[in-house]
Amino acid sequence: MNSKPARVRFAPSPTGRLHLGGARTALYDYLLARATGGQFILRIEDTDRKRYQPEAEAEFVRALRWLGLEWDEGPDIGGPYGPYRQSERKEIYQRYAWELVERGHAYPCFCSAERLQKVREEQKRRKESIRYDGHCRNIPPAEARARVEAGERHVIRFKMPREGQVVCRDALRGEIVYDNANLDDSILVKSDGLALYHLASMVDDHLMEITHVLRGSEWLPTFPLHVHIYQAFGWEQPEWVHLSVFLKPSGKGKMSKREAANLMKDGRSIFITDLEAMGYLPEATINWIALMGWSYDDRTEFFTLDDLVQKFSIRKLNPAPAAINFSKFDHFNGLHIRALPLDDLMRRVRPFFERAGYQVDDEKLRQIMPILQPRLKTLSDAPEVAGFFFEDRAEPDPQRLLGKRLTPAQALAAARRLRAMIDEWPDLSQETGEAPVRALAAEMNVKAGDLFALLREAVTGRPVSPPIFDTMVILGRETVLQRLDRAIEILAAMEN
RNA sequence: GCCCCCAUCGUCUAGUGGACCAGGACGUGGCCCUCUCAAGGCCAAAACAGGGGUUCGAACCCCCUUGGGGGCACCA
Repeated sequence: MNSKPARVRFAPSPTGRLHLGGARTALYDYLLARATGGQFILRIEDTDRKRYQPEAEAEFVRALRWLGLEWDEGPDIGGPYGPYRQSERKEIYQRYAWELVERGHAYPCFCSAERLQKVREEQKRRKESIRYDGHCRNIPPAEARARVEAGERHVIRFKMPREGQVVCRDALRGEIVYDNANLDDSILVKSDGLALYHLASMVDDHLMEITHVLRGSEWLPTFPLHVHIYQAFGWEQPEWVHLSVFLKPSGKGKMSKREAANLMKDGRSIFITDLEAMGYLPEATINWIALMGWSYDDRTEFFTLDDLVQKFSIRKLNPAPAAINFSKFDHFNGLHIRALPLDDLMRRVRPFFERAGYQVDDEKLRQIMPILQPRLKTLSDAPEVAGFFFEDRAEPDPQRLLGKRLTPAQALAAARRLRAMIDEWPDLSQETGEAPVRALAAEMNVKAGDLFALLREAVTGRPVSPPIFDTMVILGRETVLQRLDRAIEILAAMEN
């Protein structure tokens, strides 16, 4: 809407699950693509065989779909720039790596892992910066070529200039200048022939005509390498956008595996595919993560995905790290639950009743919705708030039937009177019921609050519930009377 | 050790030299509504890390310090 169509990619590595940070990157990718009428692309960066997890790709797909972030090109649906899995693009990277070698920007390196390890240890001991020592950097090209052709095990390294500076432009930070002398001759292609991120991602972004690269700020240290690679090829760079990392809720330290495990113990999760079962809405998740590192103005906070497409702008991104705030997530979830049409809420909340073991009656469920909606922080709260509607009987607690200050005798008398009254009422609504209950309280010289407590406990078996008249209307007179009879039994037993 | 990034209430943030004795939201406390619990409404406490500059004027620009974060793999 504001600029040329953007081609933006979300490129996860299938080594784990989609978490909040990744989801936010994917969201911003999606928003940028949609806002400009461009394409949102899913690419799988599976160049690391050792850490590869076969289930991970499907897990990412599921998580992204749940969030509602549909892509235009990807491994599952194909597209004009495929394949979209890096493991299927091995030959492409080989070709580009050798092009770099021929242009003098890269070289084969034959150092063993053992030698490298030793070099590093020595550097560490001498408190020098840890870097490749350039052992193979000046092997004559013809000789290097011959050794490669002879089948000698090798990697390909970038030949970083030893002097000068690189100017790297980040959309949020402006120009960042790095001294080449501090940069390393990083490996581009491993000895197994597969490219590393540094090469694969640059080549793919170029070939796929990616216009904006959104990635975590942990890539800032290798940013200059990537710019060098682009320049070595003579390619036009995309717009680089380095997003801040998410910090632990305490604000002390980055989100980590360890911290994620800790959060689980508190019933919280940073993994997208856990959120549904925990009763969170994708709408709320989107709204929440969108606002961690981005803002629209000084007051608007409620956004749907479509709103965000309309309002998103890279310019409003914030480079500072953000601590995850779960109580705000709960707040947004409540807002989005309350924004749901009732039949939609009904559809979504039903599985939570079923999972809690309730036989769900459709008509009753429908009637419950208006009183359930404002009482839900998460969908999983539903059984606790309204499960009693589906219970065959309520089992009142004898003490609680007495409210704050009723004697057993008073409570028994009151219960009998209430039962008789309710039996006579034309309906169980607040309009017909409230005045008589209050009148009874006055007549018996007890607090109306205690009578309501008695009624609530008898009818629902719980000390808290939705408004009692609304509750009774849904339960129906027959059920209410049965439950009152049971309460009367209990109170009569207390008397003796 | 070296390199890089960041810095406004506890947290997420608005703010791009005068409209700011700094606005919103979550959370917290209080009040209202009220049959309990929510929802809703109102109110309150709560921040420009410190020090130097630049300027008539600085939360906003520059420098230093401090603090926080990230990175230094044949991981991404």
